[in-house]
Amino acid sequence: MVNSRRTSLKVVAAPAPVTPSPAGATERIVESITAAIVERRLMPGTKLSEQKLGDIFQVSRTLVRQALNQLSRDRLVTLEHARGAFVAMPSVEEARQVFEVRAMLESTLVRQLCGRITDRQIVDLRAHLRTEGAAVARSDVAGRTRLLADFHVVLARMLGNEVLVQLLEDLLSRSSLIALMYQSAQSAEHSLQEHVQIVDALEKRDPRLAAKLMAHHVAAIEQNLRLDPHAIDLSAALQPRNS
Amino acid sequence: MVNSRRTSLKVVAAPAPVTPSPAGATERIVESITAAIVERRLMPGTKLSEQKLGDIFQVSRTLVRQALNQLSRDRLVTLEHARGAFVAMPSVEEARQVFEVRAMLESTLVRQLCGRITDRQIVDLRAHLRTEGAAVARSDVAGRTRLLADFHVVLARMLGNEVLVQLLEDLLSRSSLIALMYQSAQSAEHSLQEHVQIVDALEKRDPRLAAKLMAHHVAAIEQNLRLDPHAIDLSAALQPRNS
DNA sequence: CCGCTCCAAAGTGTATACACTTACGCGCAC
DNA sequence: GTGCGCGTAAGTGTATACACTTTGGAGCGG
Repeated sequence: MVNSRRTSLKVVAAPAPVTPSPAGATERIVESITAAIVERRLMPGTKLSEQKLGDIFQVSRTLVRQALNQLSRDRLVTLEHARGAFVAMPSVEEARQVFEVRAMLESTLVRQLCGRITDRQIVDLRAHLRTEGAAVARSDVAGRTRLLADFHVVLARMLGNEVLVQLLEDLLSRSSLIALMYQSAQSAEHSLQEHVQIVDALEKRDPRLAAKLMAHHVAAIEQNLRLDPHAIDLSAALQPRNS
Repeated sequence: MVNSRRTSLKVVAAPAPVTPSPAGATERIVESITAAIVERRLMPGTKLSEQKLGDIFQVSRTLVRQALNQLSRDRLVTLEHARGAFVAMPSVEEARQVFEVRAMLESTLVRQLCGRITDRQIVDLRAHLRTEGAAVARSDVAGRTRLLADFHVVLARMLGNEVLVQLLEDLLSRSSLIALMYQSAQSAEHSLQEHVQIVDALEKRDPRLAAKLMAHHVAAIEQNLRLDPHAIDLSAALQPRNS
């Protein structure tokens, strides 16, 4: 940050655009796999072979391993010693906990946001809701999944807290994976309606109502999953390991 | 390793205790460095040379790099491209955000805990407070720092939510680093008193009071730091990069 | 026919080698 | 004497090599 270089002139640093590709090679792999999981192109339990990924991304196993390590910390993949990396299969208990934390964080988030939100931000939220509605209307599954999750990130970003944003992004990625595993009737329209109600509460600057609605919204998402004890093993058993 | 090729017995899986060392080699390095940072044996801005760490831990750069990558995701170290890894120097803004998230999470935490906490857990908390008090009394700086942070983790664990526990552990590590950078008069006794008050509120099962006390407690920790704009550059400038 | 044992292929875990970037010091011009 | 430029050393970024674990199947015995 503090560029206290003592070169009086002579701009040494080449104006590299933004370290084009060699620097972000690992990050590119992480984002590709993350997107693939969130967009349901990779099923839970799928084995992620280092060599195959290396061939796909045209890099060596070294970078693939770095990427898998990062994904492991995001809890999107599970590393089994000397056996390999697999797309994670969150347990029912983990799913419950993720949504509990989300409810804690996000209800407080909107409560605090009521005191700081600007009219301009309300307008932006309305615009976002319209985008969500469009994706839902045209049955764009991948798009609406992303946008419905984005809504929550947008709220966090409006608090101006990057730490919170990144925390929430992690939780939302995990939520996507959980939804993928235990999904039943994912009523996107219902989620959208609740988003509208939340924005309404924000516009009215009603902290209690906004927090309550958000808590219910997160709970509703969780309730829509098939987290019944017997359904678990079934779902898990039907996703052994296909590559 | 022992080549137990011709095992006449049926012992299929060797009952290795807990994968003694080869498996957790990277993790061991991560925890060592984390402990070193939290215990103030590594100052912010210190360069972490891969070769030096490799020599110290008797492993190759490969494992050191894995460890540094993990630490980077925990925001405890900063990776600068082609320049190396350094103990992170959280900005004032980041510090503010970390404490804001902590306040959000932890006040809700104790509020919810009031409804579920058992008498036995109250007893355990009292015991923890006594341990904290002992460390404070004998001026055990490293010990009291760890125990004062542990208190918050213990509360999270009582909710039975591992996801929350790990989230909070990350935030507390970052808080330790922040405290190390911007520390002024670290009044451990004051923190201890507030911990006692929080446990009192929990014992009374008063959600509002507990949440309020926790919010104030986290705010108090933040207030005790020197986060004044002018002090920053001074503090940062005085920690250039020493190895 | 079913089971166990053992071996080979595949894949991961770690170390090492090589390419490239950065940083520092020496020399040279002014 | 001061400041710029270049060469060399140090260190990171990536790829490759090697050792060990796991796993599937062939062969053998019951």
